Amino acid sequence: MPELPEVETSRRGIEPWIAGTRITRVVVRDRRLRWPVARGVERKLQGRVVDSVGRRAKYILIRTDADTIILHLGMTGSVFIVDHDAPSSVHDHIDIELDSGKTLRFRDPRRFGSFHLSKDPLTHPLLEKLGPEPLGDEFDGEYLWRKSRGRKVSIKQFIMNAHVVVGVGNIYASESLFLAGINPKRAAGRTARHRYDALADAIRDILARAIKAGGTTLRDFYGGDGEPGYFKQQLEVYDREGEHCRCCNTIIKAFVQGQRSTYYCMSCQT
DNA sequence: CGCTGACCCTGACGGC
DNA sequence: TGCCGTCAGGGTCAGC
Repeated sequence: MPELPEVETSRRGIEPWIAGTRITRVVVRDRRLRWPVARGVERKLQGRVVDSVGRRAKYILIRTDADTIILHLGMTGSVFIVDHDAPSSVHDHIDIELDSGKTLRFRDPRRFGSFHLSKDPLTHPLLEKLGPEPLGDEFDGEYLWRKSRGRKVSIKQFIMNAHVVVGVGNIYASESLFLAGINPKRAAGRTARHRYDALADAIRDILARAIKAGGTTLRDFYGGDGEPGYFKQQLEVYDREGEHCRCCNTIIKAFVQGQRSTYYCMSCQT
């Protein structure tokens, strides 16, 4: 479900509701996430004050005056604000009750998401080896080109690898390759420097525009404010198999790469 | 180290 | 209407 723009939209949606509030109680209804939720997180978080809500890659970082919550939404996770007495449904696994009378709720039907506590989140094993942020200063065509030398994987799988660059999921990988005019099957190590310049620009552009639109809602994504994302209307290839390319009218094709669907225009992308 | 494929889990949807 | 197969925006891990 959520790629970087959806995670960022979620972060922005919840931050105003929880920053500066005190956690009065934490309820974990189901500990069976991607990794089991550790025993004792309820006790560690009770009474803590939330400082801020940040993000690294697709992880939401809820910083308190003690531990930081490292939250991942997986494929189907979402976070939203409800009143204390709001009834929960089957997939509402974690509630963080606040002294404001509101509750931060984590819902995740497929339970691919995760929930950890850490004093120093950036050195947590899940985060420490991640590649640069695509919207940050270290990320550019030069970086991608250098990193790709000698790599035989397809360029699409290459940019979806979080050790290369974070936050580029299946939708925006297809979209940015379209925008840069690169065939997704091309080997990463056999792609020229100037193409990586175009690709880095495309990734930044796509992600920034998607954040501006509040993310992409394909079926069930809603930001912290309950609004869907509107970027779907701007998708050029993703989920458009059999439709016409808006640029050249060629039929959009789909195929599978690394067990994920890739969409592209064989005439615009070479 | 790099790459591939299995796997984790539930729900929605299309075909029959 | 109901059953069944397929697919889904995430990522880790074992094995080669």
